[in-house]
Amino acid sequence: MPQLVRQSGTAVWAQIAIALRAEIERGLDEGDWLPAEPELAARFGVNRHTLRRAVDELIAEGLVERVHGRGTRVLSRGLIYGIGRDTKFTERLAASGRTAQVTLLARDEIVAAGGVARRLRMAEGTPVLCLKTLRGESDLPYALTLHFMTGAAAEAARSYPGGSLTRHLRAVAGITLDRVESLISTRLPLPADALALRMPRTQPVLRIKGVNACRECGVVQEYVITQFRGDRIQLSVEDPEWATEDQGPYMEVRPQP
Amino acid sequence: MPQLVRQSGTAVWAQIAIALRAEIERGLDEGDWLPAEPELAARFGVNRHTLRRAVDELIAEGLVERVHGRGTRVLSRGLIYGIGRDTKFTERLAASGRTAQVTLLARDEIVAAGGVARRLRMAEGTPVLCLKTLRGESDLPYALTLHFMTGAAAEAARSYPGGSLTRHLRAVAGITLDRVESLISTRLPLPADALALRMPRTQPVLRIKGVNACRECGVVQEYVITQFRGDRIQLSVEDPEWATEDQGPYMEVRPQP
DNA sequence: TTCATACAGACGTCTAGACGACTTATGTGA
DNA sequence: TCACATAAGTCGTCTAGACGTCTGTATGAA
Repeated sequence: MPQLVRQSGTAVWAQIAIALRAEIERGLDEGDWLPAEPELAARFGVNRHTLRRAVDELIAEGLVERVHGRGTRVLSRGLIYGIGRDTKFTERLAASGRTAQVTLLARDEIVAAGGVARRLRMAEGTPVLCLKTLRGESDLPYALTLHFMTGAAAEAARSYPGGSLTRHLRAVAGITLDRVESLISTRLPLPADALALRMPRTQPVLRIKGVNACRECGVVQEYVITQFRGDRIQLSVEDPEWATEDQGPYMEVRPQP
Repeated sequence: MPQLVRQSGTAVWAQIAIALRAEIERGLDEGDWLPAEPELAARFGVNRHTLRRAVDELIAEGLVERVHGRGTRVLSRGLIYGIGRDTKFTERLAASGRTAQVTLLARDEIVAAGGVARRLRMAEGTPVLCLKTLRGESDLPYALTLHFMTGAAAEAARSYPGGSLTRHLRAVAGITLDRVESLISTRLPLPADALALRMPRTQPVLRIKGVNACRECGVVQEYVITQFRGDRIQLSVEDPEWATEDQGPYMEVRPQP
């Protein structure tokens, strides 16, 4: 691998970032480790600090992540998540040959207020069950979800031990939830959420607020707020099939003179 | 201002970031300049590099921004934590009594490749028209869009001068485009895009890739990549009506013991 | 075999100094 | 008065070195 030919006008770290990005996209797979910082610094003929500045950039793009004491690892290119009627996260992933884990982080009884009450079509002060779950695959968290549940769904969720929530609700109460409405926004995560998702605080999350109704009785029984890691998830509306790989800085257009 | 009392277990830069954040929130207004880096470094009794690392953190939070040659400035709070307006796409603005401006930034002929060719259902190498537009309201940009067009839409867009693209296409070619598919993701903006949107690089954008087909003939004629300022926009799927104000750190749940 | 320890290697942080690039204010000359 | 050159101040980048913290592995003792 040749040394970098420095161009004036562009910071060295920026040139190294470009070189590294190309190298990663060409030759490295998800999960691969980059060479160690001292080695890369030597290869590019720069100080380790300068190299770190370049890697900082790739981290900011969500391309790689640093793991203290181990190294720098190439991240997954991401997952396409379709927004539609169907709310089955685990089964959807399984269908695409991936194994999803759902971990129950917290279960709590609260009273509905503001947005929660409105979305669940109930009076403020009504008690609702609140679950907090973490979804991911093979130890890589994708999403952090807050579930506000009422009615039969809440009853059934009181015994939910983790794993597929869809399956549990079906098994225990014989109900299925369908997505009625979704609202999508983005933001930087709260520190605690970034920690749970094991992502840098500087990477945005996609936040989907969804209202789910019971298919059998038609009553709204769940309001979910899901935060997806922005660097691992894309949301597809309508037709998930066509969603493909393309990522990275999108095509640039030269302005007309 | 007292020197920092260093606590072991927390990086010095993190402690300085906390101190600075408190100081800014207590005593500084939007637009105020922070003391210069050497001065702050001296005040906290650390090297300038360490101080910069702390300021990097505040920048990542969107609290301040650095201006080369001038200093570090406190950003507008409203801009960062401002309430996103529910707006599906631009035309909805007019419906709600607001005036949206569309500025044509660039027009270019390119050849379709990769994702563009696939979304437009055409062979790679086929020429397409590419427009870059900036949408906003009264000088506040909120979306940057790249349009890849073909067929009659492209023909009509060659004379597009800015303003409502929908109206232009209808007037010139008598066609209307309908959204067929959407793919939503989030990311931090490219520097150039952040500049165009006049937002900090550290605030995420919502990126929507959309495929539009001609209503009259049913043929896909446009592929758009729109980047919305994440702090000004929420996307609604299905039922926009229920989208409301609630924002801010979403409800926190205390973990069960 | 099992467990605890030591060690090497990786990233994390901090310091120190130098110089470049950009902005603004100042002062000088026409 | 105006235009321009200059200087000072600010952030931006790069180098160099040191040491801390964390992880995985190898080693040795029980």
